Amino acid sequence: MLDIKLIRENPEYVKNNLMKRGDPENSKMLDTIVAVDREWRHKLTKLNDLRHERKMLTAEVGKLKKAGKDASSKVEKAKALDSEITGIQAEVASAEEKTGDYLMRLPNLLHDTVPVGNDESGNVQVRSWGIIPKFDFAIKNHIDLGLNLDIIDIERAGKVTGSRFFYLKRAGVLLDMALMSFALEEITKKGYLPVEPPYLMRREPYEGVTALGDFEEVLYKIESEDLYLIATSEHPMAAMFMNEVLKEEELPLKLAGISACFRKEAGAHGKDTRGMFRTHQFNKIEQFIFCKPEESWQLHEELLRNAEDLVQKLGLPYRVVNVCTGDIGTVAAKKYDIEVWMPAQNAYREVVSCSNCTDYQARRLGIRYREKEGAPPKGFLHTLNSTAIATGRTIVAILENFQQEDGTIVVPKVLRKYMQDIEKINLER
RNA sequence: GCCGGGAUGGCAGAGUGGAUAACGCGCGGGCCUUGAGAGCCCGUGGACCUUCAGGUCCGCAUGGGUUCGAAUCCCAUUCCCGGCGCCA
Repeated sequence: MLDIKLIRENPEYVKNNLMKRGDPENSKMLDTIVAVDREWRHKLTKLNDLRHERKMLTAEVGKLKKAGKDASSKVEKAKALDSEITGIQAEVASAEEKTGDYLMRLPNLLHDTVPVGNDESGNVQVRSWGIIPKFDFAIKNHIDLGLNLDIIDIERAGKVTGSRFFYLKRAGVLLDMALMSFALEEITKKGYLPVEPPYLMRREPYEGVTALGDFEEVLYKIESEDLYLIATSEHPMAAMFMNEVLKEEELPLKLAGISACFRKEAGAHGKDTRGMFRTHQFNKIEQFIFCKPEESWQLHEELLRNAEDLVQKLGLPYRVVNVCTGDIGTVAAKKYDIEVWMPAQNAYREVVSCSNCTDYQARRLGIRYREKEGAPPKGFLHTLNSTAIATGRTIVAILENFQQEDGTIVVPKVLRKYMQDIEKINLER
């Protein structure tokens, strides 16, 4: 959510920034907000005047009654004033609701370094790492590899849950858990606090962390309960401190979330329909930071470096892209993606997403900070999040990049200690 | 799930229908001091109008209701504590 005061004082600045996202709706909403806000302030002043009048009247009634005198004419006046107040109060409330509603729909302001572009093709490569593997045999995709090794069962998942789910088996399970353990250990070594959050959230906190469109597009709703399955542990971690004031000395607060993630992916029909690349459920270790505004851009780079470090240790070739204005999410001010080379697709594909959400989530959630105990709140925090490792896509990358001619998979050295020292995944293991 | 008790500012905690939410701690500023502390004084939730001073409203878990007037009375909801029940 943007600061209404900023919009009031500098609407052109806000508008120019929003225009970079390429959606004309934003500009229309902004105009509406400015107009309704002006009306709201006008009516609020009127309302306050009327309330003041009633207050005076009420005080007189009190005095008269105490003195045992007749107050009926004043009481009548107060009653009449009351109905006038009720009327204007409703107008104020509806104006308030309208601005609040539009304010919740406006996306975050973009950082100056975000490249302008319409879609994915406008993303700008920042750097690349590793060597794209050359195979002197006919390579298989992760689905064939996984089926042949009996570590993935997609067909039976289809029977039980429908498309875009999978059963992991045998070494597939070990690999999944090894990735989680590896990422958690590496990230906690860097001072991130492990957190296992609830997998369900109520709507109100959920509205604080995500775009409203996500409720229809990506979130699974529990029937007849005010609960949604989390799409990432970012969400319950961000909402954890809703309506709280953190102390400056505990910042930056760095968390490592561990959870399964659930996504409907409505609107993704036809994209990556087979296999484990785009699924309704996967496991993820997520980095999350609450910090002071002045340190968030530096920490954004730290999150990216942490994520790159993990991918490098796994030995997967990748590139980093600066996601452009047309492709960046609603809540992010700037976002890097790490895209790992997927041999069977002959393309780099996203496995990590690293965002600085500035004060956008914190303002929606009411998360502020104070300099010390007893001091008044200083302002809203900044929040940042980044994948450490999402197992589904990383498993795809490992299977395809480290496949051998005989269909076996060489396990990355750093994972072996977490999976019974298996060096190679074959039909025996 | 049932019965009972509770929710007030950063914290502790009064107020049980009639203007300003008491006192304290903490925090900020000032006086004093070589400096710090102590002591003393002022301030310390949010919004709006005006901006020089200032003015007004809202705020006692959340949402309704009763009343000329609600932190205070009534109803619903949420969460916390205790007891009972159920249970991986």
